[in-house]
Amino acid sequence: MVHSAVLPSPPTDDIDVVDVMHALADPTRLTIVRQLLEGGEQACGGFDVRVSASTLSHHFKVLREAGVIDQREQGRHRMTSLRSTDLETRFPGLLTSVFGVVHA
Amino acid sequence: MVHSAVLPSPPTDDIDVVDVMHALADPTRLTIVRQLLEGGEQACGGFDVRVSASTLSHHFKVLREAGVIDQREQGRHRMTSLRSTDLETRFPGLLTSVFGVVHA
DNA sequence: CCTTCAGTTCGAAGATCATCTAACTGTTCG
DNA sequence: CGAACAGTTAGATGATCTTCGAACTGAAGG
Repeated sequence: MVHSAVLPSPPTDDIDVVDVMHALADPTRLTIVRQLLEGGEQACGGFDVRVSASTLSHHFKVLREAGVIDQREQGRHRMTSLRSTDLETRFPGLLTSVFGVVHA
Repeated sequence: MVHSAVLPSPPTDDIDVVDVMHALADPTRLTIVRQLLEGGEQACGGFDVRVSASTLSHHFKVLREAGVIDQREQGRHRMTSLRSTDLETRFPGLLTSVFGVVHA
């Protein structure tokens, strides 16, 4: 059975501004998002952050439940990507203003 | 003595993204900023929020120290204003994307 | 099959946070 | 002066957050 189970993340219209602000109010999570902006989809191990695996997993959950990232299973890896388009729809220009880069 | 003591708030270039995100990651503070965007400078008592005066004071401190608002003493009142221009300089488009309004 | 690997879940510890009441400071006005 | 007013500060409380190590799950590979 090929299950491409998408982990729970809110639909675009339900992305809440408080949740997004909270998700971005942490240096580690900000680093994660910045690396996703620069490098695109990555596996958990591909991030250059100095926290334990369990802490990193916690941060992914916060970002995912806020609607900032998406995660999909792929074999032994869990691929993480930024919901750039959805964020651009819900809060146009947010990524650009916060990270100083143009949304890809 | 006419003291127009400006309460401590960081210079524009030192406004930190984590502090700003954290400042905006609270419903009450978000309401405060929204009301400042709509109504301009206001005294503390002019805000329509359902928290005690001391809690409101706490939220102003968080917003001020993050660089989101400015406060100046005027007689018996403390006037609060949004640092729209500084925020626009530091994070262009942020207010617009978060609040869905054009920066005045 | 059994080991390794990628990542999560489960407590737990310590820090930070939002909120309140009570007491305080400083200003205005009668 | 003395009372009323605007807002802050202090201290406490309960909730939430970040972090970790240890144990777990599920997939890949020898």
